[in-house]
Amino acid sequence: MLRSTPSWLLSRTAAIGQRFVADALATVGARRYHVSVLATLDEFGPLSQAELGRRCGIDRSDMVALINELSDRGHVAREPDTVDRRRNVITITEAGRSHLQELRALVAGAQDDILAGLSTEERVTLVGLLTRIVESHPEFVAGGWGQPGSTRSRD
Amino acid sequence: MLRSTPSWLLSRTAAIGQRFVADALATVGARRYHVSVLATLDEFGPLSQAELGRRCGIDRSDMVALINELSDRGHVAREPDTVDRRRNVITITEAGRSHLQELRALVAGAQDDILAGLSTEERVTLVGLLTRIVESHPEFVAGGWGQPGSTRSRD
DNA sequence: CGAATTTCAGTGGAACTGAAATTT
DNA sequence: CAAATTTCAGTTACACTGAAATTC
Repeated sequence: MLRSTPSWLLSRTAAIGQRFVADALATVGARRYHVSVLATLDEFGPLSQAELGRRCGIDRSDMVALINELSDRGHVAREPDTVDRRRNVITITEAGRSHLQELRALVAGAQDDILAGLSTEERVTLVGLLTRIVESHPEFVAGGWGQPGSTRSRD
Repeated sequence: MLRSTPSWLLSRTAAIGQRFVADALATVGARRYHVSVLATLDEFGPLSQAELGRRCGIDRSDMVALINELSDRGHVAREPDTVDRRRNVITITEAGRSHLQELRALVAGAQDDILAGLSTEERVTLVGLLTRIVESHPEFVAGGWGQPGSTRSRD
């Protein structure tokens, strides 16, 4: 049966996962890209928009709108780079950092809902197997966390 | 790390899976919906477009275009239902049936590529765990095989 | 009448492309 | 000059909506 193929199961479970995560984040008006960008800034420090886009797998164009949102909310600061004046330097603010903590908790809670049917041991096994699949296909490892699936064909 | 969350891993592996399947099907000019529709007709016999849509999780509108394609290629026949003249009866043709065999083989081959890094035993374990996740969230079980993820929010 | 089916035209969100303006 | 960055306007693929025409 086609419905028991790994690819179908992965699509279904991924959809379930995205729904739980998106719903959890929506309770505070956030989306996955917000987590992606804030977590990357938190981990690597201030970055240009282009570099942020590369690390998160977010298009340069979409990054403009995303940083608009995040800076309107005071979660990041956008300032011209004094060294290379083509660039903006994006920095996470203190408010952004504490918001990120909240988002991380929401994401973690969603993981628990997704895997509600599995034991702790089984969850570890699952994560291990999925990690191996991802690692066995390095050609698909493009970007960061938000990584929307990049369904589009590469010509 | 966010990149090791189950939801992220599921998204990545699902994207990998969809890419392999889509690429394999593309070699013969087919898409996942084609497999879905042909397999459903093969399994359940002739159906109306609306019923096909329900079973495959494909929108009534998209089904029109899809049946146009499949009947242009001679893989299905679209005939008015003599009993209920609102309906079309969609029937898989002999050419459609043999085409479906080819598509099934392509899909199966793609599964093998996706799981290349796992042993036979591990593949069984993975399918079992994913199945349990899907079954533990019956609220997400909407449709058939092509099931594009239904990412849209339900209002 | 209401409800179901097929069909088409159009909407909406999201990823992506092209190009202009600026700077290196 | 070529190349990189930011920005905006527009495109594309795709799921979905609305409504008309027909039939039950």
